[in-house]
Formats: sequence, structure tokens, C-alpha cells
Amino acid sequence: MKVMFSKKCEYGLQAVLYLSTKEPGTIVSSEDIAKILSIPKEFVSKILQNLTEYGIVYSKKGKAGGFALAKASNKIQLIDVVSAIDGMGVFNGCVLGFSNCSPDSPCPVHDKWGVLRTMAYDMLTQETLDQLKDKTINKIGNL
Amino acid sequence: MKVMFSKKCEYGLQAVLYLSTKEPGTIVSSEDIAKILSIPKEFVSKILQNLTEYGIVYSKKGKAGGFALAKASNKIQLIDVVSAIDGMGVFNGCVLGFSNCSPDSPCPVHDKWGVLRTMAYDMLTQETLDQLKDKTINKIGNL
DNA sequence: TTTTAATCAGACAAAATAATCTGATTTTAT
DNA sequence: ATAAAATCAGATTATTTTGTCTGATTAAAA
Repeated sequence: MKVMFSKKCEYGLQAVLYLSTKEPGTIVSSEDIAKILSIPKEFVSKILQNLTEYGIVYSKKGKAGGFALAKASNKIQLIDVVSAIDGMGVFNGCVLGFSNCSPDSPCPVHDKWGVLRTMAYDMLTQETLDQLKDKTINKIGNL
Repeated sequence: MKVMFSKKCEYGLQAVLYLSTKEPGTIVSSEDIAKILSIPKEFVSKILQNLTEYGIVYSKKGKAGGFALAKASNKIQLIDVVSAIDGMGVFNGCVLGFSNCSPDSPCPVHDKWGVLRTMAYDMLTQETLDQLKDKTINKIGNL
């Protein structure tokens, strides 16, 4: 089942959302993150290493090490994570897979999909992790 | 780059749209379809065989064989092809990959994504191949 | 200073998706 | 009849995505 993003990206989003529910600067081990989100430990670790390069996540090595957000949670949007992991391709490509889908050579659903694409982009951009905090706590508490 | 549907599904949608631009009952060989859509011939053949099982496409064997729509183009919607190839999972799953994403246990973007999902579904359902014909001809003419 | 527990790096393995190949069968036309 | 051109079926290969393993490095605590 495919819903817009790769598994990697989904896991990255979940992990970052989870970190945003903690006190700023709180270090959480990949094992803890993996456990609560039911994600393979090494996999989530890899993904967070990747997000570290993009300045979204901070990593602390050694005993009692782990990951935390690298910036304040009101400075991070979901789109930041998406673009770091999956890139911006989703927002350019044609839903029907046609090449050169553009206003000049639109596919049969070009206009309608354009609206959706913009809405999806807005959804990921408008709110910061901070603003999603309550909803995130609620969701993660239910896992 | 991942945009909602599998390559298989994209190819299936393109092929069916292409067939809908022909006179009803016109048999087109997989080679012709493959050529105009730049899809591997055997692959598109496999996909159309699959759609044959779902009663969307008719296949004629032997010399001068090929594929045609199995019903009138005003009886086929894009969603029919999607559900035959990719299934309906896209319209149920959580964008963030959370499990049990539902009104009871919504993810942080549950409501907003719900709107998008519905719009995507409507986009694929509202119009028939027939109604998209002009746009399809225009697009395929530009390939 | 030694042990312990973590990230980090990169190779490796498994699974899913995409694409190709081969041969059999079917049908039309010669 | 026979040849040609297509689908059909299923095995095979290739690629991408997902997940795992191993060892090195780092840092805290005993």
C-alpha cells in the first residue's frame, strides 16, 4: 500500500514528531524510539543519522547517547523532513505518470491534481511540530 | 519519485486512456501501445492481461490480435483501473504511516489528509474515460 | 582505567517492485 | 496446410526499497 511517502520518510516523520513531544534537548536512544513506534531499531537510527546531516536532528554519541531535535520545535515543519528524505519530487510528478506533465502539456487530470498537490504541500508546511504537539502526544499515547 | 500509484498502475491508466481515444472495439497491439507510451512492451502486455481479468479490457489473441476496452468508455472510470491494479489501500492508509489511524486515534494531520484523500478519490471517480477523451487525445498527441 | 552503552559507517541480506525472456497457444492470411 | 503475428503463462532477471549485521568510535560511569 503506497501513500505518498516512502517508509523511510514515514518513519522519519514519526520519529521527529515523537522527539518534539519531549522537553527541548532531551536525548532519546534509537532503541527507545524504535520500541515506541514499532520500527526496526537500526533502520530508525539510519534515518535519524540522515536527518542529522540536514540539521533537523542532533545526535549524541557514546553511553547515554541518542537523538534530539536540533532546533526548537516551532522551527521545524513536516515538509523539512519530507524534503530531506524523499525530496520534492512528489510535488512535481504527474499522478498518471505522464512525462512533461505541465500547463503546456497537461495530463487529463492535471488541473485537479494541481489543487491536491498544493493542498498536500500546505498541509505539511503550515504547521510546525510545536503546533502539532498535542495531537502527536495523543496519537503516540495510543500506540 | 513516488506519486500515489505504482508504475504498474500508472502504465495501466495510461494504456486504458489511450485505448479510450480509439473507436470503440478497435484492437491495438501491445507493441503499438508500448511504443506510443514509451513503456516496455511485455510489461504493458502483462498489465493489460491483468485488466482483462477485471473486465476492463478485452484481449484478442493471434495474428492481428491486441487489446481494446471491454466496455463503453463512458462506463469506465480511472478508479476502476486503480482498484484493479493497486487496490484501495491508498485511500485507507495513514500519510504518516501510523497504525490504526482513525477518528478514534487520529494522527496529527488526520483531518486535513482526510479531505485530500476524498478529493483524490473524487477526482478518479467523477469523470469517465469518455469525458476525459479530448484532454487525453491532446496529451497523447504531445508525447 | 576499564567497562558499558550508545552512535556511526559501511557492507550485507531480504523483500518488493519493475522489467525481460522463453515457449506455448491462438488466430489470420497466404 | 503452413507461416506469421499476436496474446498468454510462467519463469527469470534486475533494480529499488527496506531491513540487518558487524565492527569501529565515542563518551559516560564504575
